[in-house]
Amino acid sequence: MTPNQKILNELKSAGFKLTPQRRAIVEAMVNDNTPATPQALHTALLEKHPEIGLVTVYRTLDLLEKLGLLCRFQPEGAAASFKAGPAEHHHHLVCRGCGDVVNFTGHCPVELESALERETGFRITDHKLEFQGICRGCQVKEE
Amino acid sequence: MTPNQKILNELKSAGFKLTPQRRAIVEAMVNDNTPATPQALHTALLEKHPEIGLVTVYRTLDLLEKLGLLCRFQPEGAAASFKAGPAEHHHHLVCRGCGDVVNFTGHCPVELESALERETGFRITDHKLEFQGICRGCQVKEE
DNA sequence: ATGACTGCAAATCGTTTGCACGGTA
DNA sequence: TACCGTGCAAACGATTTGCAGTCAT
Repeated sequence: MTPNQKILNELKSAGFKLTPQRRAIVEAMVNDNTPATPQALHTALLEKHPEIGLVTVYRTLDLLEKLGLLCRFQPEGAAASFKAGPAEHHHHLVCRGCGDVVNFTGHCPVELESALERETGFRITDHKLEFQGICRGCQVKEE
Repeated sequence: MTPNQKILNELKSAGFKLTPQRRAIVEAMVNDNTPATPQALHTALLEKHPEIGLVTVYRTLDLLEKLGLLCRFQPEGAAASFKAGPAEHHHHLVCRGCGDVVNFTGHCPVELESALERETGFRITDHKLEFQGICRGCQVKEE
């Protein structure tokens, strides 16, 4: 089963309808492993599916995210972007050059979390860890 | 010298004019150690300074931030908020109840940073670390 | 057939900008 | 007196919502 079909199955078994628009969006997301904004995705989709609306892209991406079928990356002061892949807990490594976002798992700051709970009285429920830098490809372009 | 005067001096020596609006905004920021949005700050200021414009609040906060005299906290999908205090590198502890943001310094994930550089080829330049939870005060209210 | 889904337009929210006036240095 | 700073209104970009028509099941 292709990842494409897998997502469509999850959609169907969660009780949602498989419309041509949803199929097209899922296909586009699976075929591109870099983060895409709703705008960019919509523009790309227009070539093959001229009748798809930007709002539908927003709604479908939100839906897929809620089902845990893709994950959202929200930069400060810019449009959110989405990337295919299961939404387990992870952290981000963001390239300032091309905007690509690499996920990595593990390395959670658990000891720091306990220390902070002791020092501040907070009950800590979650955390975010993000690194910014320049990916190998963009380092070459810089020179 | 009060913290209030200290900021005003920095403004003046950086070549900016000390207008009544800037004085009012600085005073309000210094007197409140919880993060405030431009909107909220503007509303609060209107009681004593009916002629101040929201745009001026935005511009003044931006200016103070650029001078490193206060720091901005940008939550996802919500208005930015500002808090008095010098803008040294730090991390955040955010209360989901009252929205307060506690800063803490140190504990930077430097080893993880080097490990990631080795594994991914990124040149890492910065990072963000943020914990979410419930502060002591809000835990009591919950019960 | 019926309710979910879609597309359009319009509304919303936070923030920024153009411009003419007013006040600080 | 020069500009810098202000206020207003309007523009802006991302996202959401109301609504009437359409389509998957």
